[in-house]
Amino acid sequence: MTVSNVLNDHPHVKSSTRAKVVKAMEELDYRVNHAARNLRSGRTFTIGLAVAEFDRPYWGQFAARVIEEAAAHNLRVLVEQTGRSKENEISALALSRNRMYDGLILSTVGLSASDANMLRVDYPIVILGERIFSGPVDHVAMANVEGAEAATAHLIERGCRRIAAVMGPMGADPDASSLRFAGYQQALAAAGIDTDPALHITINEWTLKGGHEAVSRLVGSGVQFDGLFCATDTVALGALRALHEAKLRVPEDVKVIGFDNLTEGQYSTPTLSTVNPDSAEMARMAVKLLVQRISGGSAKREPTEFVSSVRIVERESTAAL
Amino acid sequence: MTVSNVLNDHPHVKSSTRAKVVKAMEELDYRVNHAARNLRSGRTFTIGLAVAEFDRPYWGQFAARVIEEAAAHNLRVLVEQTGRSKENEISALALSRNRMYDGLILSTVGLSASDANMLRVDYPIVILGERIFSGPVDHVAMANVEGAEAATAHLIERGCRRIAAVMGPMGADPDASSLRFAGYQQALAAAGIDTDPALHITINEWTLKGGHEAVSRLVGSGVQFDGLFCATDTVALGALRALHEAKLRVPEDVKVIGFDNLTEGQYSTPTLSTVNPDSAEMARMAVKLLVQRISGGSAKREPTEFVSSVRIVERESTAAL
DNA sequence: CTTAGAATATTTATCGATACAAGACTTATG
DNA sequence: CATAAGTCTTGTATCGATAAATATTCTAAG
Repeated sequence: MTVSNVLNDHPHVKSSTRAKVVKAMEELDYRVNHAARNLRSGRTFTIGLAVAEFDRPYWGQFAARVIEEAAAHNLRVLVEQTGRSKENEISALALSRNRMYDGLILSTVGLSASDANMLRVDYPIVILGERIFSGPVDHVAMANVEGAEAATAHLIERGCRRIAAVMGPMGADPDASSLRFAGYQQALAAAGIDTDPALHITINEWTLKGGHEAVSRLVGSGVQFDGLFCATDTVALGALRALHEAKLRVPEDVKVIGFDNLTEGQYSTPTLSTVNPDSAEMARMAVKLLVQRISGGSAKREPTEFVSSVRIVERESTAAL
Repeated sequence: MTVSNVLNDHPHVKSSTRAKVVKAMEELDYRVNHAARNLRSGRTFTIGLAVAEFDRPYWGQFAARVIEEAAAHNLRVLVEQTGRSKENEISALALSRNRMYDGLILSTVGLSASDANMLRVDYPIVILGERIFSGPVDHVAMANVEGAEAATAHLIERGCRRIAAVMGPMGADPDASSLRFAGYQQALAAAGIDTDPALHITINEWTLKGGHEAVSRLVGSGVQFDGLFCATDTVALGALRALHEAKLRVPEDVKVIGFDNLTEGQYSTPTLSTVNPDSAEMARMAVKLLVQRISGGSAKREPTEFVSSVRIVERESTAAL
């Protein structure tokens, strides 16, 4: 017990006793057993982070920030890859219920509004994504509609009139794709430009490959376009490559804008204009909200929704001619 | 106890009993408490992965593969970011000693040969990096020298004679930088080309920014060069941008090759030639070795060193004219 | 109908840290 | 010197799953 008091900086331990304990711990190479501590204290000092795929620059950068923020709160991060399947997202929730971690930051792609009741759980949880769930859950979201609208408006302002949108599949629930697509349409409507379904491209993966293939197909189809709003920077970088292969010049023939403000876009040729959603702030807020829930205890507060601000970053791919 | 038997698929449980238990578990919404299980069983079914930075494409892709492989063995992955500091690498080791996880995959950059005794630990551990430690520890490494030699030889074969090397700082111990640099020099020597110290560039960070700044400086210095061997693909992508800004054409004026075979290099302009170290295989092997150590128990085997094979991937940045 | 032997179920002790409470020791004060 | 109030130390029970041993039920052969 005295050892435990020393370990936990209990106030009433004589310094001579403390010294003796510390000395003995060193001699014996003593290490606390976390399993025992977790069992007794009911806390694990570990939070979960469940995202679809780890090997995407966006999520990698996001995870790095979450790990840093968590470390600042003395929390470790356990990583789950859900691979954008509903089952895995539910299983991440179940793990959390198993008390493997004190709380969970969950990025939802597979779960839909009809699964909202899955989230009615009594342990700390923060959802990354749109506020499609009515449960008493904190959310950290992007201003998808506003960002997409600003991006599209930026293309229009630069003179584009036939702007293609490269988006992911859109479900019945509002997901990032449909919200960004809505922003795109709002901007077109505000400028009085007709939308042309031939310019709406759906890809399955928000990857370099996805962007490349989609734009190659678009070019091959013969449909004319002078602007490209891509779902993410990664998609846009794949698109840039496809345009280069098609001998279309950016920004002279086609202007391109992405979404996410990845570092990669600062060094591509041409450099990539984008929407900066301030994901560092999102990571900080997600951890902060989770920590509040974890330590909050009785002081329950209403579920919060944090929406990160967006800002257009102009680079070469949308430069004025 | 019967519940425990059901949970663990103990062979002698009557199916009617099992059914009753399962029913009761559902009614009560029972969840196992991992802390208790860990305490009693002495296992956590979690492994640690400690790498320098998570928000680098190479490590992000590597981590994703480790997570997948671990999942196949019913293991979860706890991620540590060491930020390439010695203290954090040691602290990752300490956590492992705390039995927070069953084993640890540790990428060393800060630890040097003089710290080898830190690795003389009695729990499962796999080191990513060069075999600079003599302790009884499994290693998973890249064929850095061979890869660098092949890359440089490829540039020579394509006609380059003044090849610059963009490497990281080299310590006294063999690290990735010094090994790749050694390979570079071997290739030059084999071709009878003199080395010119003006062509040896050191950068602090293996990042886009690092590569961009270094090559901008090189171009600004007026030193002539017709080939560029970069420490990593990320560095090379930064270099490509710097060359573009300097109006140097790739591959006409300068040929460029990287190391890692990141997906990004397939979609850059121009696409990037590289050394493929098969890091998927490395991830698979690291988990496999660790699992062997964890479950091996008495059947101790000698420390293994796995060196992944390397293969040159030719793309536009080193295309013959 | 017995009874060996297997199949199934249950009891007990335990992993190691810590909450809680009680005990021991100090010091201050009248 | 007695007592209170504080400071420091230690006993005991407990978190929940499970290893090991023990107890019970079942099956099949004689």
